[in-house]
Amino acid sequence: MELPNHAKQLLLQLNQQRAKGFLCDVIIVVENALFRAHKNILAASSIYFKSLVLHDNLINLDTEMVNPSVFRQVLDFIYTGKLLSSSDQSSDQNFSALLTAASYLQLHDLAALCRKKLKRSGGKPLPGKPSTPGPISRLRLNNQRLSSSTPAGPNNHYPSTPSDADQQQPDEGLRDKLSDDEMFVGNSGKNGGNGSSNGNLSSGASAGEPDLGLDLSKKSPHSAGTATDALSPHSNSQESPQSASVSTTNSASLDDSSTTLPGVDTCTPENMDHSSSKTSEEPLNQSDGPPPSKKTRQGARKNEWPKKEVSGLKSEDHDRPLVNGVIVGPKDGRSSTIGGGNGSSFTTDQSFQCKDDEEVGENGQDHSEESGQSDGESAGGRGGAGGGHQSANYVYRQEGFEPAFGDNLYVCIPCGKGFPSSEQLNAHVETHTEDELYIKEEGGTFVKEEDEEEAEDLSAPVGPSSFGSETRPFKCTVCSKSYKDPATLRQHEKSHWLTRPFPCNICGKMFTQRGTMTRHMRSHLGLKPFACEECGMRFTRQYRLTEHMRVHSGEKPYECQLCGGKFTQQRNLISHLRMHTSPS
DNA sequence: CTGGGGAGGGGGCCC
DNA sequence: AGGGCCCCCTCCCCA
Repeated sequence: MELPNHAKQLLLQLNQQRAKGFLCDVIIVVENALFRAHKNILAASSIYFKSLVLHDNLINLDTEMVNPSVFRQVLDFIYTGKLLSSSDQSSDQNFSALLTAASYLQLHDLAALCRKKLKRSGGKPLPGKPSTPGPISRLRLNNQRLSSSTPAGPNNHYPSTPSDADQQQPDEGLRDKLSDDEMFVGNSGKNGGNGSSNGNLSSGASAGEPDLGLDLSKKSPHSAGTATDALSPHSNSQESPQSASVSTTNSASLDDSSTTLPGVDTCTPENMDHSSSKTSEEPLNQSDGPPPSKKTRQGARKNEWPKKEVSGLKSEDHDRPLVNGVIVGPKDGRSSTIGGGNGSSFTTDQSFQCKDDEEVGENGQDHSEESGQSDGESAGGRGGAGGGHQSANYVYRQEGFEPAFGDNLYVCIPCGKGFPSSEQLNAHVETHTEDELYIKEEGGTFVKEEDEEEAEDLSAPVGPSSFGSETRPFKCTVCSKSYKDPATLRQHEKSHWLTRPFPCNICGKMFTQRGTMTRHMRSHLGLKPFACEECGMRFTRQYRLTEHMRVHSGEKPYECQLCGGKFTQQRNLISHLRMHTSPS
């Protein structure tokens, strides 16, 4: 006995869930677009995905191999078995890109389909072994690689008669009934799914697995802290009020389960297509993970996750043009609102910042101070398709926002020169050497980052020359801090760089240390691997848990020497001491 | 309403 | 890479 439509219905449901972001437990980052999906589905379609989703909730795909528009088709294919072509003027190019992506992702059925299509239409299938997403296939197979600004276009019209023996149509009449822009993959059953038939399940694609993605679900001393675990409401969160709203939000913001990141080229017709029904002002709700449900008084606390979701990634931020984590201004310096209506979607003139309490005005003006934590992101910028690859040092300043720059809105931060156009700025940028990325301490035109100064002021037990050079022989040439080993010195020196080397793939925030960025990513994904055994509260960091445990133990190790007050957390003692010392 | 304390969260940075 | 500690911000509760 067998339900004839069972598989079909199931897939339909899953695809609908994907569209709504419901139960999606993985985010795939392609260039600057986000796609939500279900790990199980991905894992079932490709061993490559299987290996990726095993440990990661955030998958970063190689942009050399796949771009957002192609991946959208890929994902549609995975969930429907249908290939919705979207280009008629360049179908070969589209299929070529699809083939590259399918090969890279080890979606063998899709790759075969594309190959056939290309063969049939006279196009050249791309060379290389499709199932080897390693360095070999990482060659620039698709030198016509679709940029996000040249997406697959409108409908493609196929004769759609792939009639290979291995492509058994479940419904032989179906092919004739295909709409012009759809292709069906034929094997409905035999192989049971993509990629599983080639017998290369053995090594789990580890060989060719690119170094992508982050394992953000590291270590949980008390619980497995698996991705799913962390992404789903934990056991104590019956009251988790966000659960429903989260999926609602997802539904709104991810109608096609993808979300545009700040740097995406939003000017593409396709993006517009997909954005038309998208409430892009809705922030990407990364928090389909559990809102921090808190017990007792914590339970009454306002849930901060939704507010701080994506760590300050505001809705506007998604639409910010961003190149390498940098906002890049348009040539004409004007804001551009793309996408239909209300200025809601893809307004690219808002400031992009990760600060929690930033104030972004109605018109996108950022009233917060310029020198935020992240150099690049704190600067206002606008519009444009993110042309060029400027480093984080070179930021377009928003009109009327930094009047000191006058008409030269494109400003090179290291030297402070303004330029009237991005081209001129870019040309100028080339003249800077990497060494100059170091902040000149002495009276340079560039102002040191505020938080760096703070950090150094406040956290400077390791102050300059506070240690003997014999124990700390490695001295920073910029600030004279010294370190025990060169690696630490190198690490420290990065804090002087203007270009922070580790950008967050989701919000673009830049970090000086990979670990900080990884930790930051956890907050995007709601990963809280550290669980309290007493109350079940979960934390992103071990240290937080340690602190928290004092709540249960009643331990208050921090004592005020002035009044004898005791505190569970040192920071609260410090705060308390300020109360003693402050005049009021 | 306000100030102080408790506590969650994020980033910087050193080890 | 991860741990740990520092900092800050913020929210909530309560007196």
